[in-house]
Amino acid sequence: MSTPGRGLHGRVLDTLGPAITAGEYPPGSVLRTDELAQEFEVSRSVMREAVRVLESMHLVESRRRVGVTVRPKAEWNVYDPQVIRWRLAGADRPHQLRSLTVLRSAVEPVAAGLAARHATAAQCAELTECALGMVANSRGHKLEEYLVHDIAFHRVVLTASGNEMFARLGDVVAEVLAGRTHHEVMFEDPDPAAVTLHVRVAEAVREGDAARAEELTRQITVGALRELDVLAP
Amino acid sequence: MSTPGRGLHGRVLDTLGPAITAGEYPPGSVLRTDELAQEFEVSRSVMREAVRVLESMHLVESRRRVGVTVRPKAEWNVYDPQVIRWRLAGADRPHQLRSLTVLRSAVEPVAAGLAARHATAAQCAELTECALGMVANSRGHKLEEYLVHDIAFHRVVLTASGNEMFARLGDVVAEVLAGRTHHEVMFEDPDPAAVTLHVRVAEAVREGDAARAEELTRQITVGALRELDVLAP
DNA sequence: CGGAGACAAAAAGTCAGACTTATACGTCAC
DNA sequence: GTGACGTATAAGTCTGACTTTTTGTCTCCG
Repeated sequence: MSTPGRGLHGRVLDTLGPAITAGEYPPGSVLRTDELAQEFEVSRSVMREAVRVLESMHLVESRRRVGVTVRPKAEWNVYDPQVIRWRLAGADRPHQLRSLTVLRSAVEPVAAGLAARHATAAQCAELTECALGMVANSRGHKLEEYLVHDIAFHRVVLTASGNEMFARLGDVVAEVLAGRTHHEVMFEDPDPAAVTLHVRVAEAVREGDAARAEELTRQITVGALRELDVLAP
Repeated sequence: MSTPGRGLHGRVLDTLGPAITAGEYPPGSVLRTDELAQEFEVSRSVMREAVRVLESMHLVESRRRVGVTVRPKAEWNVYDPQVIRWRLAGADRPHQLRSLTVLRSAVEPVAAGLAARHATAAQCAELTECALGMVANSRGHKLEEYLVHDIAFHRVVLTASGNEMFARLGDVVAEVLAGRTHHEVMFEDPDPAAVTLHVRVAEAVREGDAARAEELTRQITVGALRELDVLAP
């Protein structure tokens, strides 16, 4: 997924980013560019570029005569897909997963309601196709195939909402869904009720019934939250 | 607000960022690092750092033998506060303002519901204080004072929700509210009904009534959306 | 003893130039 | 037309020297 290691500075970020978000360097701790450059065996130019990127994510702050200080967690750009990926790969993965699921529960119902109003014919067709794909793979341990359609479904809903802010959450939702299937052990087939809900959302959107699309999607997200409560109490 | 021009590369970004987000360089257009460096009269090192930051925002993509190409709008990290600020300062400000308000309408009610469950005593007190401040400045063209309390109110709600993703939207909401007061000409005093709603939200949160807090906040955001429809049909 | 001002060190910031590497594109043979 | 090959191009990397800002400290005077 994404673009791992596009250049030397990217390689550095792939190590330094996760280390910071994992709390390996606690907030307030100070790094020196030169030392880091030596440590990673890259030139200062490369390390400076890496630091600039971390700075743009508000993970660190670079000040003269002081060094590169790690900012408190509350200031991080937690919507940056890269940051999200780093944190999901780290120790506070469960906490992060919960935060994102709550965000989903707020956004997706509204997005579905908007999708019911704004979706094009092509998007409606795609949505139906995704739902059918979910049904087709809902039994017999075909979790991977199911996941692909599940992700596609939610991505289409978010895109069809016509709101760019919602649309850009597609990657986040994909990450959450993938995480649920892969990390939290999910041996069993998906909940049949959830599958049915997806089919009905596709129907509601196709029929332009915003209120129903919203309510049904709310039920989906409520289910996701409940599932989280069961797994991580 | 924030940190304008923290270093030379920051100065470059303050010009280049708005230019790109404003569509001055249409998606697909190619920039050359060396030319830009000359144009801005900075060294290549500085320009490279600026490009790295733009790249981390997914505004551009840097490829060998090609140059720095502007990515399509749909791929931008639209949640990056810097990007939001740039876009709000540009031509598609109305469109951006609408997107953000819709996002608010999805997030804030849920956040208020959570706040009713999780808010500390101190946060409840702060919330009440903000609401009172809004009431006190709701008449007599004291728009600036009103705005300060309005922003603080919504920020406290988002923070008190206990969800870090919601909390980080405080800046966005602040930007939207400030924009409404400053840009969209707002000569008149705020809608008394809206003021009352804020007071009642504070009450509901204090009493731990999640459903009421959510519903009341929904009314606030619906009002914001309606207001937007009136101003920009 | 305490505060104001001067000094020095430290770390980031900036620049210039040389070199390396990947790759798009044109050319030529088949 | 298609394939292999060579070349020009622009980004990527490294190095070393220099500048600038900031902070801690030291001194000196009240």
